[in-house]
Amino acid sequence: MVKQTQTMTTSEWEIMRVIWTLGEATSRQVIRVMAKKTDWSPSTIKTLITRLQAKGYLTDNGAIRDRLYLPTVAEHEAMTATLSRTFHAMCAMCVGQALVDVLATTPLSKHDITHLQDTLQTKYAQAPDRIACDCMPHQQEEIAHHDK
Amino acid sequence: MVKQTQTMTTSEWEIMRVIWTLGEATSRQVIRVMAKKTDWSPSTIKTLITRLQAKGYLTDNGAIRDRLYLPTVAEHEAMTATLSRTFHAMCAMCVGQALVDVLATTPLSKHDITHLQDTLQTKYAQAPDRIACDCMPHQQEEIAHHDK
DNA sequence: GACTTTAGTCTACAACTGTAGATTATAAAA
DNA sequence: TTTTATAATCTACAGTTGTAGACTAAAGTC
Repeated sequence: MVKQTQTMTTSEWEIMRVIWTLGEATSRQVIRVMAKKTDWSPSTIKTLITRLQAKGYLTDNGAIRDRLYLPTVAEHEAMTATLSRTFHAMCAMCVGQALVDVLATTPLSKHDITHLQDTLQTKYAQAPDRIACDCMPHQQEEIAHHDK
Repeated sequence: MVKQTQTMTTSEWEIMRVIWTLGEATSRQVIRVMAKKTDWSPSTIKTLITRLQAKGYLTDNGAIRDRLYLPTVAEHEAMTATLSRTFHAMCAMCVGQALVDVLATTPLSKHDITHLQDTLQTKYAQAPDRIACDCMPHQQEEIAHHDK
């Protein structure tokens, strides 16, 4: 089983969120924080930290004990990477509509909304009238999809 | 290892895209289509179909042979469900900015953009000035995140 | 009816994930 | 210095996923 690009699992992602927020953290700190949200054992958290290091998402300050773990990727980078992958895996033709639905229930600040509006407005001029379905190799099959 | 909600894996998702597009399909059809995009063996595709059935994402018309497989969930439902899960796993405070970045490179039609704009405009009135970071249990920790 | 094709089912297996106990080593306390 | 607490490492194990060969059973062909 040849695994392509390493990705963070959902559990690993939760650990990263804590470390991203703190900037750097010891395993003890992560364990302390996670204890409030989950019932994971300290061992589980240490395992996840080790795996995150193996995957290259964390480094450490080299201390033998009370070691500090640091992210090698910014949270923001990781988020856009994940979202891009997610969108790319989906039917290009349907992404827009799905986004409409999801945005409706996603909490966004006025600031976020303004930025999104700016982005959309900028895109509008160059935007095509329709995006082709890319679910199947052939172009004409996209029509079938459309007719669904 | 107690698995929560069943989810589609990326490989399974690719199979579903074909079947969603065709509306219903025999394994042979799926194999034929996938042969153009991947080098998966017919066996692999049959395994994936079986797993999708086990997970409840596909049913079939009961035929002994040349059986037709049908989605039990609309593509659109599956997409919004996946996107919701993805967003919920991420820092609520950062989602807006990440979306700005990703939308910039996501192909959208004029129609999509208009709809998104409508949605955003509707949200604006009730939108808060800021979304709190939900990476850690305590409220004050969100400040640390903000200061990053 | 024997033969060929191929759809569907079974079995397989390694890597990845979720989850965590056992062991080792280091620093702090007594 | 012996003891104690606990980081860090090792080992473990079942369920999931990627990937596919082997086997069984229909359906069509000669």
